[in-house]
Amino acid sequence: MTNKNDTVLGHYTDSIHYELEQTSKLMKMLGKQLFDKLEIGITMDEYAALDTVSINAGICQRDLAKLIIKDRANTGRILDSLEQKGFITRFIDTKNNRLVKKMGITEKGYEELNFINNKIKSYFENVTKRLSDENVERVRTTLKTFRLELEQLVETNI
Amino acid sequence: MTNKNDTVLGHYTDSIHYELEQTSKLMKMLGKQLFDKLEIGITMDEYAALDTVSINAGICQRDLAKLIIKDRANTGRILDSLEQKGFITRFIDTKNNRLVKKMGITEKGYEELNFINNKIKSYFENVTKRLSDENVERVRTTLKTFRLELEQLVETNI
DNA sequence: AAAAATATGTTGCATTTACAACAATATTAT
DNA sequence: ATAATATTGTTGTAAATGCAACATATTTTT
Repeated sequence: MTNKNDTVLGHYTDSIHYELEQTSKLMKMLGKQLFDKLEIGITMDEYAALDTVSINAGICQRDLAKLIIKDRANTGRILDSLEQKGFITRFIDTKNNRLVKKMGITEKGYEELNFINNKIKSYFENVTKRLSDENVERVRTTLKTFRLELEQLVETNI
Repeated sequence: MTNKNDTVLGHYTDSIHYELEQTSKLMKMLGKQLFDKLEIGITMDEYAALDTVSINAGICQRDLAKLIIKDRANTGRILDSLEQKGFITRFIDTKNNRLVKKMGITEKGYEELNFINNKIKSYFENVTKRLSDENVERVRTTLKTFRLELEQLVETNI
């Protein structure tokens, strides 16, 4: 059974959209399974936030939300959890004359981050071992261009 | 403030994992906003399932679930919705001597699919216009290799 | 100066998603 | 033959996510 659009338009499973969504979904699953198996005490989202804070000392919540592309509500919740575990500290400050909540990673947070990085390193290397470094890097940079284009088009509302 | 891992390990926002996740997230947002704006009566997930069924006539639910990487429960719910709208038909059949629910797209389903494809085509072309066709294709094929690798490592449980 | 708009963060709720348990049937093992 | 295991799909529930409304403070407009 066919119809004329089979030739005119590509199909979902052949699109870059499909590959992106499925690959990202699998990557997320793998991460979760890894964190469970290695009994890492924080979630992937918390890890991503912690790592991002570690290289953006003094960042405010909204700017962090933009970096990890989560809404302000959930970014706040992730930070609550990280703060409660003692991995970050938050403090009130100003940015452009406005009160904001800034944050920084704690010594304990660094230790946790290093601990996790050492644990997961070999596992994640295994994931890309069939791809050449050049391929990984090329995909990453092309995706980045793609992402920046998308950021222009999408109303993120963060 | 630095620590020794800054040089030893890459950071989340520099990783291919990050680019994948964020790009895919933005792509999903854009799709949703587009479907809302164009007043398309089904969700992106339903569209993806419908398109996939259209080129896999007689596929059973679990196999479809594997293609769209959703669990059986939610795949069933998506199909309930598509069936209720008259875009697919479902029928009991056997696969390896086991009773399965197979499905096919209806004439109405084809019309809807063509209608949607025509509506969204120009919008999605706009998304990748800054990237060369070769780049898009290269990323797609590399992602596919990557995805197939991930499928070996991840326990999908579908 | 008053009003409207903007920026930031939080709270509450509705929707989505993930996951485990179940039902029904078929295959394999004991 | 009986029991254990596997396949497929559905149901129910807990967790995650998204989104709108709110609170507070500041800037811009009228």
